[in-house]
Amino acid sequence: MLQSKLFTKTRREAPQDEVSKNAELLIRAGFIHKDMAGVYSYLPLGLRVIEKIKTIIREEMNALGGEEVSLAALQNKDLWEKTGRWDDTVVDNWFKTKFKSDSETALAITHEEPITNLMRDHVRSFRDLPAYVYQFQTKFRNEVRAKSGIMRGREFLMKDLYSFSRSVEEHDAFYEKSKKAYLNIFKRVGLSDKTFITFATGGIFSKYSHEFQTVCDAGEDIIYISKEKGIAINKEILDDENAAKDALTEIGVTRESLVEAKAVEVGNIFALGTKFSEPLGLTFTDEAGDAKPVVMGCYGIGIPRLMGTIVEVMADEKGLVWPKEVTPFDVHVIILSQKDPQVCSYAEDLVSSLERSGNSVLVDDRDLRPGEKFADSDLIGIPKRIIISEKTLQSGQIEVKDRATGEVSFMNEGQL
RNA sequence: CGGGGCGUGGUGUAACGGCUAACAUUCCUGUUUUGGGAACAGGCGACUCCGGGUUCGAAUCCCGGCGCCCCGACCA
Repeated sequence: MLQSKLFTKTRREAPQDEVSKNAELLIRAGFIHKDMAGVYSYLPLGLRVIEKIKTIIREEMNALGGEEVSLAALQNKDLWEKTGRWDDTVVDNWFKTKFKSDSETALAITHEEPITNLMRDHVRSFRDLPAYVYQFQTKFRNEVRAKSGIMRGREFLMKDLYSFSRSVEEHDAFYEKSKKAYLNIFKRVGLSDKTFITFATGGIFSKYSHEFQTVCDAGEDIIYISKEKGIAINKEILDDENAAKDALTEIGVTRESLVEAKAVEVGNIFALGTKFSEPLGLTFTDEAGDAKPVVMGCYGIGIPRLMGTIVEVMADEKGLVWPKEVTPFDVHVIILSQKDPQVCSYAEDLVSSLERSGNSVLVDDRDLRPGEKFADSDLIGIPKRIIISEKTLQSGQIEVKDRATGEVSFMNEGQL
């Protein structure tokens, strides 16, 4: 992609109404646009990152046996009344609205009710289970206060998977598998050394839920990490004396050995039991011919929040720094003497050869001074930068600079 | 929802109740320049968030609204 064709511009300064590092940098670099508090639009560069993240998650969900769907955003009130969650005193962050007929609807805050209802059409027998269904869908939450840039929006894309199992045992086995898949995801997006499985409060059907918390100053949660076990406990558990005792025993650590840290909840998995299947009537017939409620679980990842966390953790004073798995482009080729036809044709050849070998390339072909191009390149944060000028052309070497480390190396095309 | 801060060209800032709302940057024209946001010259761009009020006179003071940020509470 030619940078001269990219409609987005970089800017030197962040708007004064953004304080969070992720939003400041993403806006300055032209990845996102803010529409309202907690509402952001994604521009070409930002969308590419979102799509990369989705691809990683999709691969991991498919590997778990997940089947992708896309559920509606508009919600059927009747369904939510059956579970009691339509009531504003139960769930206070709905965006409710009405049809022309004056009957009520709302934008989905989550999708347990509609997915459970949907599965009733398809699950009859024990032979139909287990089933694992997921989607990437926008959630709408009327938060009293949006904050932290893209990390806590009122409208945000979420990957939510729902598991449908025949028994608690079958559910538990999948739940454990999902933990591994989640850890894989966070490893692949470059956050593994800072992300911990964290014990959090559960619900009626389980003692704990599990969060995936990434250590980061921009986080809203406080977690206590056991370095030797590689596991953390959310402060909300430790605040309750009995729960704290249980959790510490279960993990096998002492309170004193834990290290406090601020962290971002980048993922959450939750046993739902029959909380939704019972009121909504999702049952199956088992081997003995008896009707039983399906045992469910849900597994969420907020995509923009994950993207924001990557920015917060990796960025430096010069700008964004993308891990190679989520970068909008693999290589940033910067042409310095863009008026020199020899340099240009050399660049063209190099770019097409890079693309042929599977790299996505952003080419800075703009007629600007070098300093400005370097500054923009630092801001955008593509991991590898190749500089092409008369100088490199003469030397016959390709100059590659690593965005994260700043290391410069020279190589020939074969090595590249 | 409680508390605090703020709203001025696209962006970042300035302006005692008083001249044509200033400066930087972006953008446009031209000359020049090309390995870390160059220089010079010229130019475009604002109903100072909205609505009232006080005043001879309001970006500035007062009232109301809307919006934004931060702290807290909240966050299946």
